[in-house]
Amino acid sequence: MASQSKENYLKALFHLDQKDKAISVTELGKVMEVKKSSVTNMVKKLAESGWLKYEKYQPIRLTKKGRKAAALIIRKHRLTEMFLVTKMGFGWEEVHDIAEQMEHIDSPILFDKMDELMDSPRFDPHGSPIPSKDGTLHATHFYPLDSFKQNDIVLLKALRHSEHTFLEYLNSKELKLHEQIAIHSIEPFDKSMIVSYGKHTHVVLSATISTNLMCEKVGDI
Amino acid sequence: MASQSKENYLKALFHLDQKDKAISVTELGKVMEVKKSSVTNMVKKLAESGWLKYEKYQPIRLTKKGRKAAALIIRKHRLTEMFLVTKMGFGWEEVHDIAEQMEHIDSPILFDKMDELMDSPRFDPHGSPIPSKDGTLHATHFYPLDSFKQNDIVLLKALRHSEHTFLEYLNSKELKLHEQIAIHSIEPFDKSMIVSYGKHTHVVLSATISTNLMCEKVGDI
DNA sequence: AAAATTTGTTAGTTATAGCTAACTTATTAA
DNA sequence: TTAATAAGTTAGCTATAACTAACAAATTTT
Ligand SMILES: [Mn+2]
Ligand SMILES: [Mn+2]
Ligand SMILES: [Mn+2]
Ligand SMILES: [Mn+2]
Repeated sequence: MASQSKENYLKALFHLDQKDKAISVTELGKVMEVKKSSVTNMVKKLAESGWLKYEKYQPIRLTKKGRKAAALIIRKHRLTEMFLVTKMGFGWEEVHDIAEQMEHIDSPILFDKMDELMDSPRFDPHGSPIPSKDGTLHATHFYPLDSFKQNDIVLLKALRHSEHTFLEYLNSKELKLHEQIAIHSIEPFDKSMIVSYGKHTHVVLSATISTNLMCEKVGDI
Repeated sequence: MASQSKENYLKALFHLDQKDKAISVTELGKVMEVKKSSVTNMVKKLAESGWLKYEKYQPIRLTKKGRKAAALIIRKHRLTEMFLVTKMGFGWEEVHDIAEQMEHIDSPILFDKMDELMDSPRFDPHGSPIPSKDGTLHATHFYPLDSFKQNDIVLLKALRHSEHTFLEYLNSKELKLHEQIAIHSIEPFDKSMIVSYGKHTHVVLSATISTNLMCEKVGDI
């Protein structure tokens, strides 16, 4: 495959691509934390190798080949995260930084073995879907908690992002994936919610939190 | 730590250092599979960072700091190999190439966790000692099978090298680590041996093989 | 429509890590 | 002890991947 840096660009491009709006040099530069000139340079090289299409001043478009390559890197990342949590006993807040490095390891047998030992998991520890071996990423249909109504009962299925501090916060609240959450009320002023889940009753969740909790409705109170 | 390339140089230097003769630019170049000029260049940089001492035309000498850093990389390599074999079900012939990449992963918690899950193993799957967390490498006292005599009974404790083809050969002979080997006779002409071990009786081992099987005497026939 | 701002490109620089070719120093053989 | 060979260094080149500074194109505001 490509270099570590190119692989990280492909991954970033894949994520921007999912947001189905045109991918700009500026945006890619922000995600990659490099200057725009560096992006222009790299994008030219990636285009030469057929990972994407690029014309001066035009949006960047991933090719089929580029999308598949990116999905397979993300597969390695997410399989690793799941392996670290389910087979090695790491917390979900510890695994991203390790996976960020492991995703560049070139060893089909390593990731095939992880997949086998876990019986082909479909989601990573943060609820993100794991692309299949052919590079297909199944779409999920989860919605942010703040899009549901009073008296809805939902399951927490995924997190919109998985920053360390956010995961630590959820740990402190003992809020885990697949937990059932009942929405008692929504404060109209600041959109904060009063919810119950597990052993916790009538907990307040700010809108900042609830907007990052991706859920699925399963019933009413 | 240093770059991946620098880490590989340190590892190579550590191995050459074990052979307690002066380390030359030429030799290091051979091990690293780079030209001598590339070595001179890199050695200058490593010296600047204090990993080794270097003066023009003089042998290269690792510093204490360099030796410790190298040992800790080797620790990561060998812990990984052992983890892959004992916890993931890989064969001892499959793990070196993966460990060669994993040894560069910067994550103390990952390797601490492996260590913990395996109860601090002292040897890797090929019988090489695993340096301790403080960078100490315990010396082993194993000798090649061809240095023992007729009627000696020995244990196979380590391999001198672990090339894929050699390991496959041992697999085909069902010869495993910690196996008890009885030496029935030694052919004076080519130093080949007739030995028994496990379910196998009176197997012929060429000198090429026996010189790479590191053993420890445990008795007589 | 002109001005201001944002977006994107180009040119030139740096660091890393390799290479070849030419040269120098050290060692070994004649 | 000279000549040949081996070992090691230097200078200059390449590729990757970042950077800054200057500029050009596109878009937005006035
Ligand atoms: Mn992650
Ligand atoms: Mn990465
Ligand atoms: Mn190894
Ligand atoms: Mn390595």
